[in-house]
Amino acid sequence: MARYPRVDKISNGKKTVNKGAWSAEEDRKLVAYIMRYGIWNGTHMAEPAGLARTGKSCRLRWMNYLRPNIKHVNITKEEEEIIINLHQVLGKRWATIASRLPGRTDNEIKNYWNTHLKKRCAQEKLEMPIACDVKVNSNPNNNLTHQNPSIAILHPTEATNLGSPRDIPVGLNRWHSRCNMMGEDANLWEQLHSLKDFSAIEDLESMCPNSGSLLPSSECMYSDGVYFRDSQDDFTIDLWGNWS
DNA sequence: AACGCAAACAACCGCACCAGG
DNA sequence: ACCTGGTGCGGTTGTTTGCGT
Repeated sequence: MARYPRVDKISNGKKTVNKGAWSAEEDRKLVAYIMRYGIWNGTHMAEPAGLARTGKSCRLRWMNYLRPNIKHVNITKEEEEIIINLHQVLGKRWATIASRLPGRTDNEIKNYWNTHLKKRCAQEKLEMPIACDVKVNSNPNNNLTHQNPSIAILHPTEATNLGSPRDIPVGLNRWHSRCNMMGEDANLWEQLHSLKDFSAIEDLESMCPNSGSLLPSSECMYSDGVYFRDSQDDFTIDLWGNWS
């Protein structure tokens, strides 16, 4: 969507920088410069490229629009599904989501989410019953497994319920210590990533296109502990990793 | 035809992180 | 250990377009 360029004076009055929409001429200059010299220094590329822009603006324009392999076509249904599924698992980590969609940028996905998908998903979520997000794959007869349970995400569309560290039924002793170390607001996904026995990461690729439930029979409740049920047994663990 | 409003989206802004000095 | 500059990321803004009245 076109925007008219505008020119802002920098505070000392000596230099002016263009803001707003990029003209075709500016695009041409930027592309020509990058093709010739590469992006060796994003901050200082504007001046040698002959552009009255900030380096940051140049970088953004390049990354979001001019870069080769950027798709300038509408997001497909398949891509939309992937975005929805990944958003439910990753949250607003647009750059990570974009990395799984070749030719799409974080900015594009963010905009698409905010304008097309946010309302729709909010509505669908209201209609969806609260269900279990994670499953402890443990054998109650195996003490080692008890101490170090591994987890698998059941269904991507439900993973957003993993809102707080209190919701995580995994290796709770370790979890507890990690929370102390990283702070309560530490990002869930990074923490899950950091758990060596978190087994769901590798499944992400396969489960995103077809968000099927892996283990539909299990359940859990969140309070000061977590209750699990699988095909073989019921058990609970509290926030300090005590099993019963 | 004119107006108002919402949607769409490019671009900007501020903050956090990281690497090098 | 601290400082500084560069980069990346997510949130927000500003402008155009499209549609309904």
